Amino acid sequence: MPGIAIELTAVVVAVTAEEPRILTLRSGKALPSGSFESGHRTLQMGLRAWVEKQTHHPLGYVEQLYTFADRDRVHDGGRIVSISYLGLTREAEAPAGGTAPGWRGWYRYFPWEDWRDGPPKLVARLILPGLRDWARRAPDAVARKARGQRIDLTFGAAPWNEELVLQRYELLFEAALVPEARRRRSTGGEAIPGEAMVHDHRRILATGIARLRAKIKYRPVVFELMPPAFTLLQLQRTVEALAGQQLHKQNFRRLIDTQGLVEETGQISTETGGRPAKLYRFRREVVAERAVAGSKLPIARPI
Amino acid sequence: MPGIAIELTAVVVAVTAEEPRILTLRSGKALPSGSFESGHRTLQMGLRAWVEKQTHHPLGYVEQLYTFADRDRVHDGGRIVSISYLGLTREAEAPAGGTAPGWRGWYRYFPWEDWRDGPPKLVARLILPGLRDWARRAPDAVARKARGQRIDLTFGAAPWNEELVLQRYELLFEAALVPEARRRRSTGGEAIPGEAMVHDHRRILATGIARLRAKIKYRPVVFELMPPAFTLLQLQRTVEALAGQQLHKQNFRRLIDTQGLVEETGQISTETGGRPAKLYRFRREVVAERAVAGSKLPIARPI
DNA sequence: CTCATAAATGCTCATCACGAGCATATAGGT
DNA sequence: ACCTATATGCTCGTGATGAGCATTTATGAG
Repeated sequence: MPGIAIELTAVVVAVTAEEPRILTLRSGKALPSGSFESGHRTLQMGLRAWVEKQTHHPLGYVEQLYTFADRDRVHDGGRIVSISYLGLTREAEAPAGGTAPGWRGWYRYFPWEDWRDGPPKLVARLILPGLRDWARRAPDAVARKARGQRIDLTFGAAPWNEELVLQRYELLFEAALVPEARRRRSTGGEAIPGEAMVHDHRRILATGIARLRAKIKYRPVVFELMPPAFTLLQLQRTVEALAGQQLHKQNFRRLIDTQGLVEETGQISTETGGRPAKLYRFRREVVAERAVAGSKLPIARPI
Repeated sequence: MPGIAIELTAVVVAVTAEEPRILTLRSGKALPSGSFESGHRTLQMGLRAWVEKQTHHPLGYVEQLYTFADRDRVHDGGRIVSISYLGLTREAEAPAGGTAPGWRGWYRYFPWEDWRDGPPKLVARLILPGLRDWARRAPDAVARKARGQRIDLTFGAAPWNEELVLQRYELLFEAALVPEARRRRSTGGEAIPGEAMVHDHRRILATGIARLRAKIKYRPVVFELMPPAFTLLQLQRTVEALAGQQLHKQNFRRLIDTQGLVEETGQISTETGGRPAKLYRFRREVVAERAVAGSKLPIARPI
């Protein structure tokens, strides 16, 4: 019988110069990956081994993303099951005697996801026309309406929701507006900007971005991407880079403050341009101290 | 080379008579599961096939939970990778000519998770003493403090957080207070009440409960467990059964109302005992209409 | 030295969601 | 008629959040 191969794939993120970047191989066309082998004690350790071997880059925080069996990929007649992970680190200097890891800005693959300078022109100029055209080509009225609703929710009428990265990519895929999808169907208009990747790696990347954008809201994971000491503006710029949106400065500081996530180092940074900023460090203790966010159910008082 | 086997495991939930129940096999000792085979188009379809074959019960809503490689289970010298899913349905009548599916209340496996009638005595009487004893046996002061902190967070000082199902189970496992853990380590006091399962199935169940408890707060998934028409109290009792907590009635109604999740059917139910209650139905449209919850980041106004 | 500019920081205000609890309405049963 | 059990309506206080004004303190140009 043909066996099944397990492939481990990593989305490794760092934020440098206010740009979120991911670790890639093959000139940015692939994510680091490798197969799960008997020598690996756990899935996560297998992943760490592969990433460190391929990129010579240590991996910090890691969490599992999703598992799926890619219908189109086979391996000696068997199936490939893909287990994907999200990793957070900081960019290291190029290591001696190794292939320099290929860090690429993630908006290179998803240019429509960066709304820091307002709505990308790409959306109104190419994406929405392409999608509306696709909706018009629906087989019947019901499907037409459903397509229109999905477009409104992800790209159109509704206020921009930065978490819907995967839904947007899947929509563009279905509408055959990305090159990966055009291999099978010859329908659709011309492909829109945004670099493709091998296999389903761009889809995995979309999953990772979506997860990270959701997670920074309820768990203090941003700090995995920060240096030991930082100013509040640096922290804000990092979150903005990830979320792809501008944040309200004063409210951002208030939020950080009331959460008690950071403490002053006592030092200041004069390199900020204007008035010098206080430097802060992350209070690692809070991770252990606190659980998850509060409940959104109307819980009755314990009698 | 020894191959790798993929096992698909399902936590299938229904709520009957104000009790959350799960579909089990082998007298409640195992969750439905089977291996992923080449005949299965996707992982999810493989899972559906197995569950329906083993339990003669159709599966509705399904979502992936987690994937892991159980260190201790081998298969012809190879590894087993386990992919787990959460499924939601309603209990059907026993199908003709099949083995009756074994529905079991989930609090049978996690008696300490049901706080609907206040704190279970089990917690104060057995669990906390057992855990504190385990904390006392820590090798050094640092570990002792860490253990104490975990106990406080999950079972002790902090207000009860119903989402920490997995963390609590893992703590009890580490402290060898559950029978599954006692096979390896002979340390620990006596096991606490709560039925065990084969392999790591109780752990998978804990993951499923935790996921469902978290999800009902931000996605309208409860309705997958409801009949077509229901009263608001029935809905509340179902959520309470899942969350393991009592809810404030008036506020619960307000929440449901402001969310616009349901609409009146125009009929009333006089079977409630007191004043007859209006019957409602779920507005399926909202699933398509709305995306996820609002952001918790201080987003600046789009200029 | 003075002033424009760029940040950093401090505060205020309106709105809204949520926890709590009082009050009223309407069935069936005694 | 009265009691009990629900259903349903409404109010109040508090805290989180969105928005924006005002002040403080550096640097660099003139």
